[in-house]
Amino acid sequence: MPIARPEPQNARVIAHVDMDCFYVQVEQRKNPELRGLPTAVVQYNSWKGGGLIAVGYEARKFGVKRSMRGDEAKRICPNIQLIQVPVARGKADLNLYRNAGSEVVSILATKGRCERASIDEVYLDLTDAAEMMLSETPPEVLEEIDEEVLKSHVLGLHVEGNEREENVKEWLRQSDADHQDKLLACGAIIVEQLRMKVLYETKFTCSAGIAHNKMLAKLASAMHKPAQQTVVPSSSVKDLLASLPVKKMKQLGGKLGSSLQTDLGVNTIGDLLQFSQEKLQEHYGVNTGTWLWNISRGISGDAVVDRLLPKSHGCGKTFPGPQALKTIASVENWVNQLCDELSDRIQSDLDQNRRIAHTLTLHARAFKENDMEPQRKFPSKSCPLRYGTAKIQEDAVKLFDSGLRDFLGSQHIGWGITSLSIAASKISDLPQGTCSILKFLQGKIPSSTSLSGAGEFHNESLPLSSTVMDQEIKQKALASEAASNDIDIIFQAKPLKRIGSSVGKTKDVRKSSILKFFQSSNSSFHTMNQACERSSLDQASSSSFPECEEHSDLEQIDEQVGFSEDRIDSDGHHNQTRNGYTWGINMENIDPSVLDELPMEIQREIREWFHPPKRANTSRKGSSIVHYFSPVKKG
DNA sequence: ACGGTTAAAACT
DNA sequence: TAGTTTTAA
Repeated sequence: MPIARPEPQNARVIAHVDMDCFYVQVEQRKNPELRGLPTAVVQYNSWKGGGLIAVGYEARKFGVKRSMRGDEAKRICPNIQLIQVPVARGKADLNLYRNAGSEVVSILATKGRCERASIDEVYLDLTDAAEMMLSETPPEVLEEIDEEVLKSHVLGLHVEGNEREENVKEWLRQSDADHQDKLLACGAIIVEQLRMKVLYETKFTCSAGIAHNKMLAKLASAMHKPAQQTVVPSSSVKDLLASLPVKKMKQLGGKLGSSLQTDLGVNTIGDLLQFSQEKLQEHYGVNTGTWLWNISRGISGDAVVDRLLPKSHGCGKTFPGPQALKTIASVENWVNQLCDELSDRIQSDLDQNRRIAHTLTLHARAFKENDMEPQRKFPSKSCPLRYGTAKIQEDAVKLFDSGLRDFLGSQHIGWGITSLSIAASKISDLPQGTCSILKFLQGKIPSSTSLSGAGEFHNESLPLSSTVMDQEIKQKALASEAASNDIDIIFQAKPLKRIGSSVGKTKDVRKSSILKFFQSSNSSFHTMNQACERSSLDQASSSSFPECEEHSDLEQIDEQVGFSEDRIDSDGHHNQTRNGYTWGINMENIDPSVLDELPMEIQREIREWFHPPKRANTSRKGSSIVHYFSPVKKG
């Protein structure tokens, strides 16, 4: 449900940029002969001509709609060019469009805070850029305003024909306007420049809305398409919302919107104005009620979040009707295909963006034969994500098996799978100074200037030879790297917060893991510019890990890693920090198979420290050998 | 048999 | 909280 956020005091300039029939444009750029022709992008051509997922504007004139079948579109518009989505691994492959979306984002992100809202939409916070323009070269002093900007639509400025552009020009340049409108005028100029830049550099057109918040900007971007932009001055908001059907508002397209109509008799957003905040809260709870009250007044304080990349990666496929999968072997086959794609995508994300995913989730839809009971849903299952295609496949298959057992219970009857999907989520940035253990052993340690400043922590100051890490491990690891690219133990950072609140047996495992790890790897800490997060250990020793108190090692560790400055953070926790950073190590996502690469006796020793994690098919998840570790900056 | 994704809130 | 379900676009 929507959450209400108060509008920030000062007027913001927010833009929503939406690519016009994006997939079609991508295909038309790839094959320019399609330009100007009625075109649609379709997937799975075999059944009734496939399903349309994007329709060009020429084809829309014929009444062709998204979600029509290819055959149907052909009937309405015989000349339509149906372009198939690329297929890889037996399924639709959207990478072409994802990459095209990234091209656009990288251009749009240059003028202010940018939030990638979907593959073809972004929000921009242009407040600073607009304020800057207003103070340096406000529209009113400009000799000429770009002709393209004059094509903007300004809500509430109702003059058509020849005079339209003159009026827009006048509106943009009006010197008697209030500060808010002037800012929007600057925003319109900036957005037009950005859209031109997108067009020149990518050949894609887009539409945009410019307003004081995300909600209004989003509404506006859809009002004049394609390749146009719409400005929403504050003075136009009331009229705009008064006649806006509730379903047009983001978040009200589904059940909540229906309920508004049937339960409250509200047909337009403006109709909401007659209800008190309390009344709306009675019906829909505090959050949603307040949110409704706010949006009916054009208030929406959501910030534009600075995020250019997606928060998860997923892929899936449906197996409708007769295609349903009925054997374990066929399911495994498809799970493997999906994992193959997912593995590629998270690997690129790691290589290109230095981001790492922590959770693997599998979803499926299933039916039982001769089962009249309310169709119980196939449960989604997740487990820690291990990198490497084979490992992902292994884990995903286990997740499926576990899900299937839950789904079937004790019944021994026929089943079928009608959809499968997997996702990699909980993605975090790999901090500066992080590197794979192989690179570490090879001496290819990433420079960590942003984290250094503490002389004794400099990589250069401790030559690799000074590490006490067993020479044999080093040799073997280097040798195994020649044989396999698959072992890539990445040291990763994560604050240890959760350890203190873990329940059950795992905490003992983790505690000993921490201590043993420190005892055995102190020197690599120094070399790798890493240390432990003291606050977590404090927490651990004081509450959840009483056993820790018996270990005097902690102080020794502190000395070795060089903790010095004390700090009380906002939660009142006592942290030890260094150069403004709090250091942490991650105890999650342990991959037992990394041990296989090490000499036997080392393996044995390590196995004593850690219980091998059971994954995917048990209720115990996410334990317990150190897979990743590195420093992390704490907010 | 409105598909393939992505995101985020609610629920537990 | 972590994991799962639901809702929406």
